[in-house]
Amino acid sequence: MPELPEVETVRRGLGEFILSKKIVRVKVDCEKSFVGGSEMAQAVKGATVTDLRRRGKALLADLDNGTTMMIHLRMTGQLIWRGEKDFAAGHPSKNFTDALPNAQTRVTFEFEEGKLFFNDQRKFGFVKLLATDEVEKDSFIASLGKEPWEMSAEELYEKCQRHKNALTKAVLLDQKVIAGLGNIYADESLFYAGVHPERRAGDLSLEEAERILEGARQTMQASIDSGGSTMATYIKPDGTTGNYLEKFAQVFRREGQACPRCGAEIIKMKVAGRGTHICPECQKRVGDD
DNA sequence: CTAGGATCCTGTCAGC
DNA sequence: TGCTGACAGGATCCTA
Repeated sequence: MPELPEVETVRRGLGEFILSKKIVRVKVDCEKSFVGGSEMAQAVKGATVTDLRRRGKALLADLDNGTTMMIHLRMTGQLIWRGEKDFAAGHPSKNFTDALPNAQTRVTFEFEEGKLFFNDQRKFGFVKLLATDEVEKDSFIASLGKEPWEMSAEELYEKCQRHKNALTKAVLLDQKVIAGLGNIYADESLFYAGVHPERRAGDLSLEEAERILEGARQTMQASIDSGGSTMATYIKPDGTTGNYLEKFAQVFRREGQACPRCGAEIIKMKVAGRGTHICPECQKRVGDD
């Protein structure tokens, strides 16, 4: 679920609540959700959060004891703050407004000012404690490609050439190629660029790679920019949660609706094992058509 | 090395 | 209503 913009929104939103704040207690309800289990988790007790960083879809919480918690939300992870003010971000679900902890709470970080709940329906997400000076050596972090804003079109083009027989969508989802894209932004980037997800990556032109990269930057930046206010209004008095996909998604989960560019009907298909949304008119398999 | 499929886990929804 | 299979905003592991 949470892709780069959502994790960035978590990073920005959580700061005001936990930066410079001390973790007074940790409770692990699901052993596999904290690498090393409950025993390992006790190492963060008494530590203060000094910084919140992000690499790709990984959130990094630096502590003043020389360690860093890497938090990966994977498909269904959420970080929910409950204190004087509330904050929730990650996979949208009713957990945002439920009483916590609940059956999907995997780890609870207790601060004097409130509680931070790591909820995760499918248990794919995790918290991993690393030495701060060895974060870059972590296998996941070390293998990550560049952030979209730091990558050049030439670099993306070269990576596509290296994976010349792979489907373009699969290449965009590969975190080693480019960091942060997931199923939503891969679809949105391809729509922006007018590229069919099943094109072989090696067949893309440099200009197409450039448009895809531009699409990734544009759609993600728009999401980050709207994320703050969206998140703040997520928990409404009436208990409803806003669907922030509606705000900016052009094709994702819009099958059956009209393409905002040409009016053709958006369709859903399966590519690289993932649900994929395209405009069949704007995104042709063959370059010229 | 690459490419593609299975797999981890829980919950929801469409279709009998 | 109850069952069944498909599927889900991710990444890794296994196989060819």
